[in-house]
Amino acid sequence: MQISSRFTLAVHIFACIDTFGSECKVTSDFLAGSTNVNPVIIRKILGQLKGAGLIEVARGTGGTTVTKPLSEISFLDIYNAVECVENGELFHFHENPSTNCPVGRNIHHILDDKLLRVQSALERELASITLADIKRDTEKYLREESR
Amino acid sequence: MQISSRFTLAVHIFACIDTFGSECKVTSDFLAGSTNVNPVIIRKILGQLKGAGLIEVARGTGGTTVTKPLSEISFLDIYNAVECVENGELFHFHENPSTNCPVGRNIHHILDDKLLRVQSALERELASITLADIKRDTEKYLREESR
DNA sequence: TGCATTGTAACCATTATTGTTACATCTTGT
DNA sequence: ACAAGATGTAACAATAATGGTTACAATGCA
Repeated sequence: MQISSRFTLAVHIFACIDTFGSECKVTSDFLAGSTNVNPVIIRKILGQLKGAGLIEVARGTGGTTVTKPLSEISFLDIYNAVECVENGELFHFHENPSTNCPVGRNIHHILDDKLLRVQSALERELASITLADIKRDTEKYLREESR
Repeated sequence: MQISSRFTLAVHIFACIDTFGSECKVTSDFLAGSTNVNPVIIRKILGQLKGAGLIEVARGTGGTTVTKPLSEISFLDIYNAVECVENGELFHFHENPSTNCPVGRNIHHILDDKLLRVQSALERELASITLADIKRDTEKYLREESR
């Protein structure tokens, strides 16, 4: 199954904070307008990003700020913040392979290291992309637009 | 969200066919016993693997056989056969980013190449593992067991 | 013809996602 | 003090995917 749109939403949110944060207050309503997603969904994601220490959200007054240099926030940080994959395991293993069958009682030994290799490849690539890349490309496309 | 257990089930199925196929007929009931999963679920997966040309299933008489050398069936082949990720896209993008917002109307340009990089990393690693690896390790663990 | 098996349809329960309304709580400005 | 604008969160609903189950027609062999 697909990775939740919470991930692309979170990156979109960071792009907005970086692009508009200096001009205006980036509230959940503002972000709901840009993403076309319900403000409560946005606030839940903001809560998860805040929980991971990536942003700060101003109660009462409103508005969102990033807590670290953009080059220090990777896609993996965001993925981990919003994804909630159970136990951090990408693959869902069938629960109770038979212990009476030689294959059934060894299938975890056989498979686990290979599943981990795949998951690590995914995470390694996620870790190699940062919000600095997003900032650079966002500015590039906005410049192209205004020509 | 996690990748469906159809994937680990499919690998388990191949391990059974390879291990027991020469001794006995590998039916959906047999596989249901080894995996501890309902035979109808097994038959659905067998249907997907058959549709991908990876196995043949004997109607009426029963039993399953692999159609290619194990080294020519990769995890990616199996993943593609059973996964049914919509449009083959790993990431679910939020559907209607606002075209009124500069970020909203460019977010796809900004993100799509990076999401593709991540998806490709996953698929590359899946492609690097084949059923020959599974056969080798299955035999290894069964040998260790019988000592 | 009888039997074991596959292929499939038709349900159901459970879970995750996304959307929505509602409201308590917080902060600042007046 | 209080009104206004935000956030945080609970509660509920709609939709979709997963995995399970029963049932049964169709198949191929003994």
